[in-house]
Amino acid sequence: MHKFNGNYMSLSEQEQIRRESLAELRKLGIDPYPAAEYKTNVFARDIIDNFHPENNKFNDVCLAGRIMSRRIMGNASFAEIMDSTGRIQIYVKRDEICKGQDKTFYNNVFKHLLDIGDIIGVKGHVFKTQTGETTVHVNELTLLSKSVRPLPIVKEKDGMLFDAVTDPEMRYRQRYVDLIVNPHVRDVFRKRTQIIQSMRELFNSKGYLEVETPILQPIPGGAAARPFITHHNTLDIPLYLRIANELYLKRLIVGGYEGVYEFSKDFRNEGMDRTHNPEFTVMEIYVAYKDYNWMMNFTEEIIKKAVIDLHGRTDITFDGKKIDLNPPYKRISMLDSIREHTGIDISGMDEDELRKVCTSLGVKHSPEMGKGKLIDAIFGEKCEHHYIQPAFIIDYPVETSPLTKMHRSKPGLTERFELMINGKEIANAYSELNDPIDQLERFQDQLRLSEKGDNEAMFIDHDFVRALEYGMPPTSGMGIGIDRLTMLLTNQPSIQDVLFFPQMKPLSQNLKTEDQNEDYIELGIPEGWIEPLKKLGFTTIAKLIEVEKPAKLANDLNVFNKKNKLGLPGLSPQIVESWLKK
RNA sequence: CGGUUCGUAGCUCAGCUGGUAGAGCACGUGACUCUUAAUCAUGGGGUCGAGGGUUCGAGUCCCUCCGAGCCGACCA
Repeated sequence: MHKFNGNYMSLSEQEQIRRESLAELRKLGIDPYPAAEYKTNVFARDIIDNFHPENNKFNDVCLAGRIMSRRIMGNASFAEIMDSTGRIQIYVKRDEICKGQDKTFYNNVFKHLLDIGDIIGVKGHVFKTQTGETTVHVNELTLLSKSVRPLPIVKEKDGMLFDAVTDPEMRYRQRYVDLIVNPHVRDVFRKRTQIIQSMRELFNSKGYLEVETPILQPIPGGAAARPFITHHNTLDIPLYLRIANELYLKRLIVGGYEGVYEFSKDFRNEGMDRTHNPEFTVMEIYVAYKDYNWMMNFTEEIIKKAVIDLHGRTDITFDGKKIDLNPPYKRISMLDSIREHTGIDISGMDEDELRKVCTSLGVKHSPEMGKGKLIDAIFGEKCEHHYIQPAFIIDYPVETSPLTKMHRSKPGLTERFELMINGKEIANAYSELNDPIDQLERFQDQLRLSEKGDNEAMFIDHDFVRALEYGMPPTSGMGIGIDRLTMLLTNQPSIQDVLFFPQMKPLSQNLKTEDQNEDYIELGIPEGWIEPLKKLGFTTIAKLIEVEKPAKLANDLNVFNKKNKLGLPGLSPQIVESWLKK
């Protein structure tokens, strides 16, 4: 009955059994992968939430989902199926799904040929069991998709998980498995989408326009970062994957829109850790006739709406820390912040003086760092991590803010803020620089930084300057890191937990040294014996020809043949010896 | 890129100072008509991440490589 062929050899026992079940089902005239639509009329969640035995509204339900557990007891069984909304128990009784004399469908199909992981549809009525569990009493069961690979088994009792899949390798590389067996993971991603929807709703209610701008850019602008580079064949030019969409969105403000926004994937060619992925999502929004003070209020509104839409409240817990996102948020200038946390007033200092401050504070610095980067380093090292509760850090040095309008009253500073929550930057915004002459000079300053060795300095975008020359209204723009906001609002410590498919190093294929089947055939070895040989450890010809006792090998192979019911003709020691001699 | 811990059955994990690999769940077979981490009986399943070295003998010790986590460096 057990049939094995070459392809089966590399499969585990359980996979082989499932493939046999698949064939058996077909033999019984059951299509394991039917094409027809399966019309359901309810979800598991609806039933669980709304079933009351006294007024049963669920006398004729039809739902579909994946079998997650089974408890078979003779002629009746319980199982759990899981649909997109959750799990529900089903009760399958032999004489209920096999109305006539033929009990094959229960005794063979349900009990033996179906497995955990299979996707089925059931029809029936809902009742409560003696132990009080809401259950679907099944009178018709349809196989919708056969699973031939065993799922990790996660059991649960009183909210405690047993054998939960926590291995990051499995969870991130095979996210589909993670989503099946870890329902809270599915929930995190649902929340991620809710956050985006919440923001989109707010922007649309204000009449702002959702737009799309190029991902492939000839000049990667709008941020200080190292880009990915690619090549366009027909144009024969390099193109960069965008590091930001800022300059394109501002062109659209020049073009006359009142407000534009985009949820955009950006790409930065940098390292990866628990808060960085090479591709990530940023929401950027630009609104005409506003300044950064207005944008601070608007940012508070965005965050507040998002957290209330998600949790119904503004206080959250992240990594064990209580954070309250109810506005207004603290506002403090960068220089005041540095004074507060270091006791040093750096206002008006030149590059040399700043360098000395860095040294005295133990903040690392290097010669190519300009004034702005030095101040940034002090803030990053000494201040940033203190802002657990939301706080706007405002008025950044001009050197690190080449796209930002000069401060209306504070010389050397710009009208820029970053929103810090849990010691991390969540949002970044400016009163946008709209003076084309100033903008060109700032770009040229960046070029000088670049020549000094700063490989993150911005490129000059002459077309963007030209756009500003036509005139851009006073505008405020803001960007929010969607991944980090999602981490914060869903209490996930790693960016990998809020990205469906975080970047992972590819696994190198075929690290195992294994010779080709043709090499074995050349030695006169029949094809059927190749897999058995490899299974026994002779994965290369070199290993094979070292064998000193051909008789023992012949015996081992014959035992393997019998054990696995391969049905190959027996081998004599002489035949095996003849392979080794070639 | 540096430090550190880890990689054993489909899954979760044991495996002490080197001596032919174990458990639970899952899987196979049998029993059982309201179970729920179902239960009872019984059986199968592993080139111990890959390659090399030391040894009579390596899952275990040493080296190299491949992946992953954490901590640092760089960055949003």
